[in-house]
Amino acid sequence: MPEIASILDAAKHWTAHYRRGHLIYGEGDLTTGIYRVDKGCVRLQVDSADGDRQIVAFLFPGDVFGMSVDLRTSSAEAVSDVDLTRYSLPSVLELATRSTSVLLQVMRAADTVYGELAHHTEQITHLPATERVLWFLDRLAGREGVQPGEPVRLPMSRRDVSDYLGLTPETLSRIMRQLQDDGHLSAVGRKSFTLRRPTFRVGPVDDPQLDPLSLPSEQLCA
Amino acid sequence: MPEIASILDAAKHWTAHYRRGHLIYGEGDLTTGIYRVDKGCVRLQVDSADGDRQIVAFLFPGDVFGMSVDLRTSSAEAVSDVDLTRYSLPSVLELATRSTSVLLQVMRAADTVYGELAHHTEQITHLPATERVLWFLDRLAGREGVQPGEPVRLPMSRRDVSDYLGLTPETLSRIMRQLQDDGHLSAVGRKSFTLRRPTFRVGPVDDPQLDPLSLPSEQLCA
DNA sequence: CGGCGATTTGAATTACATCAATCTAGGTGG
DNA sequence: CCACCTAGATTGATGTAATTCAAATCGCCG
Repeated sequence: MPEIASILDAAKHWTAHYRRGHLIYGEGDLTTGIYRVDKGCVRLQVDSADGDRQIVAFLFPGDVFGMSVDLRTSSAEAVSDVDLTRYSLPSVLELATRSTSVLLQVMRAADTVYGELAHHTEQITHLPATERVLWFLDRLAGREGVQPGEPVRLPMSRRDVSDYLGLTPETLSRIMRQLQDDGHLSAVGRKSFTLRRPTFRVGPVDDPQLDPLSLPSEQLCA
Repeated sequence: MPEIASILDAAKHWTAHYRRGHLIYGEGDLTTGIYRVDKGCVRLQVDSADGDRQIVAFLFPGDVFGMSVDLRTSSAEAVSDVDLTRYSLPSVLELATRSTSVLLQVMRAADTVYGELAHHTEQITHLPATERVLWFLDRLAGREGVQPGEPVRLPMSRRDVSDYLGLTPETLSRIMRQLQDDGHLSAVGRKSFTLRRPTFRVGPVDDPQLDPLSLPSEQLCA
């Protein structure tokens, strides 16, 4: 989302660098700024007491994240070495009260990540492992704007991917082997792959309308 | 979140009523307003092509939802007959550019739902079925401010609960029976239950000794 | 070149889903 | 008011996808 970035640049900001694996902020930390990825990859995650980890989002160049107000509701870590732009929260807020477009962009960004997480959750609870992996790779390829046949780079570890998809690394490994054997996928080293099939599949869309019986009633108040 | 509601009341608003099971808005609809629940229960969900449904949130009186900007990223439906207050989006936006507290509240609300979904996702991908159910019931009881021993009402159907927890209705049914047999839970009719053990524990996590099945005292975290 | 974490492979296990058959509640009409 | 009627809920039997445990292998970085 380059637009939001350029608009946000009117707020106080500076660059920040994090090395692979390092914490950008932790859940519960006080929020003092929001970020944009300039280079590299960032993961948003929730860690449970018993060591399990759920990655809720991967962020790439152009993505804005960290739009909390007081306390962070998830952690952010650097998947690779990353370059970030860090915007002062007070400055952004102040800007938003003067510019409707800034306000809109911030709200839009917040809603976008929510919608993406909602769909992510839907996918990993209802899709079998193979389709989850395909869905992930497909989306990654689509996001990078890769042409079919072109190799896509996976900046994150297998463990990251499995923690994103709700699978064990073992299962993920088996699935990827299977996908290669079936010709859906061909690996280029360990960190790149080529999707045989077209990016973004167009499944048959059903109509899950339930019961359109009566209409809601509304009345003006106050 | 009653505070946000009272502040939002400065924006143009109406009351709206929906009957059990009816659509409040659908994914992809144009956003024209945001809502607060006054009475009843609302579910936010995403439906997949093959008829599967993932409920991403249940909303109760006081909760504000629908903070999208252009297109809705999920659907909202009435779990029970509901009374809502509907705030005009343009009016809220206009208000936010004049009042920092409104802006803060809207952003805070958006971040809260995000954080909750992130944790919800974490729970349903890492917790076994029994603990998922316990987690849900416990949170529901906590939210309703029910004292231990007091019965809690489940406003939603079993199917709703199973679609929220990523289980089949059959599994949910078996789990709930098991919980009753084990004395963790006692049902009062089909729509109410009493939690034997303490509702809600936000206490600091002790040590890595976690085997919830061995002892009567469960560790349930939010 | 050696060491060690990350990944892959293999075998056994299991938790949950699926399929199919009741059962129950609560809404409807007689 | 009560007896149906039906969708939702429960129960049972069986299947299986994914996990778990364990071991071998890869590949990166010193």
